[in-house]
Amino acid sequence: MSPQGNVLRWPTPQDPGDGDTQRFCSTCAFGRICLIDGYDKRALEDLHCLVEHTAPMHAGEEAFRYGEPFAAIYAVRAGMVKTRRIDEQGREQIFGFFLPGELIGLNGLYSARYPCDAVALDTVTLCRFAFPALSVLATRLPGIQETLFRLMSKDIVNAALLGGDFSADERLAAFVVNLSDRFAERGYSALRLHLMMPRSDIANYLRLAPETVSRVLRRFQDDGLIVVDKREVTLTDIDRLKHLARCVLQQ
Amino acid sequence: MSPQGNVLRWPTPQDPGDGDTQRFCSTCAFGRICLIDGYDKRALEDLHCLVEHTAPMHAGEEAFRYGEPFAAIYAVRAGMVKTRRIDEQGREQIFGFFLPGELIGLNGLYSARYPCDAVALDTVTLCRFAFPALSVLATRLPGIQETLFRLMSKDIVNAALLGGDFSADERLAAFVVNLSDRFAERGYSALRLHLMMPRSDIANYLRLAPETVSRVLRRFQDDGLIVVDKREVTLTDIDRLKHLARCVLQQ
DNA sequence: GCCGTGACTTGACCCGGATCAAAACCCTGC
DNA sequence: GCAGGGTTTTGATCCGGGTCAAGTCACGGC
Repeated sequence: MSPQGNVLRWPTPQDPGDGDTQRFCSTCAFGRICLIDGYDKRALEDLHCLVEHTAPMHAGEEAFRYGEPFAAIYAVRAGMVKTRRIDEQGREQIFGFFLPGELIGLNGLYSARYPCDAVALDTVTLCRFAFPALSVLATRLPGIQETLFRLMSKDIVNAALLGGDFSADERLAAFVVNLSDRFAERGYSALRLHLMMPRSDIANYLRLAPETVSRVLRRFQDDGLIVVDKREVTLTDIDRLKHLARCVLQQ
Repeated sequence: MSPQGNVLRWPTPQDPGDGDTQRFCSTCAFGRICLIDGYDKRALEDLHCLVEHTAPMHAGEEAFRYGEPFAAIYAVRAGMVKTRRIDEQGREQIFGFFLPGELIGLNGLYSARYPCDAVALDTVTLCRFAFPALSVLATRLPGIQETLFRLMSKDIVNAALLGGDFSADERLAAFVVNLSDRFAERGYSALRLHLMMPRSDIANYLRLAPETVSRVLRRFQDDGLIVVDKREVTLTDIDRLKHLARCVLQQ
């Protein structure tokens, strides 16, 4: 929503301020919660006790797997994560890519099992929130409950968006614009994106063939919308891109 | 999940029992909540005060509209409701169809505005749960909180399903099987479905052309999977249908 | 340097489902 | 009954994007 990041330069460690935690948490989906003050001190302590920083995971490692009992939700702390499901025929279906500060695992609540794998795309660290405990806490801190409600609601809306029948151009434009917005919110450049994932993952996520992604990116470049260099994408005409994406992002 | 309805014959008013409300609520997504006993009496009363039965709506009328401030969620009490969004180019996009006992409006939480219209497909009555009040109550009754969490989580998973790239056959089989299951859970026949909505709505929901829906239904009939009579569909080979739908429903 | 491997691109061709057009059907009102 | 509107079906044609196959490129190992 807010295009230009208000908290710049994270995660580059400069601007010492209140220390790393403080700076990270202010860009996290849960930030409002973890940093909140003016609340019941006791409950707040409980929340900070409840958060567990996981050891770094390497590319390809999984935070949780399809079918595992749902026990916690995670906030990405560093790196990028994809969620996916591999059906019994071995076909992969990618549900989403997650940047630092975004939450994964909420969809496991329903069936009490994770309905997807969460796979690190590079070196990733996570914050783990054990769930029964978090939900108990949510009854004491209405702010947590509301945050959880809002985040889940957001996921419903987002999931519905990719379901629409859009052209390859619209999908790819929306993908790029959406990533740009999310990078910007986190203080990265809104115009130079580094795509951590292979083309095949982008294609799978957008329900296209990898060849189509390749071709559309090339055409976008020929039309002056972007410049592609390997996995580095520079947006050179973000207005036209947004116009292309408007149906998908419907905002 | 439970295929054969345990609470049969509703909404046909027979089997007097504890009265209409009791019988309806036992099939509602919120039923566990509204009927729960052994809980804090005071809070339970609050919930029942909070529920408001709306006047019947006729086909085409809207419970809420895109962009309206989010104020309540609704459980369908009778009839069928569709949710949809009409984009600025006037194209309709249908998000879902909702049977008695199912909840609509949860996706409005995120942006504090409804992101879709909720339209009655026939004569519809609803239970209205004012939201700020419900959320306050959820902090007092953990069961309500959990129910809300689970329902939202379910919506996330469901929304993701239709996003996959499936063939027209898979989509339609999944649509029919899913409807059959949901009808059965509510005590209707699992094998004779009445489709309340026009073909064009089914097509739109499944991201197909109406002509394709028509053709696939006809082919299903020729193959002995179903018998179609106007909007009445009889499933004659539910096993084969479920096999066709297995990728989409992934269960 | 050279090879091997995997990611990406490019071209040729094909197919599922969209689109267009027309007919059949089915209500509802008169 | 008939006329007129909407819904559904059916057929003919078209096209976006998938599939197949062959390159090209980048990078790591030796």
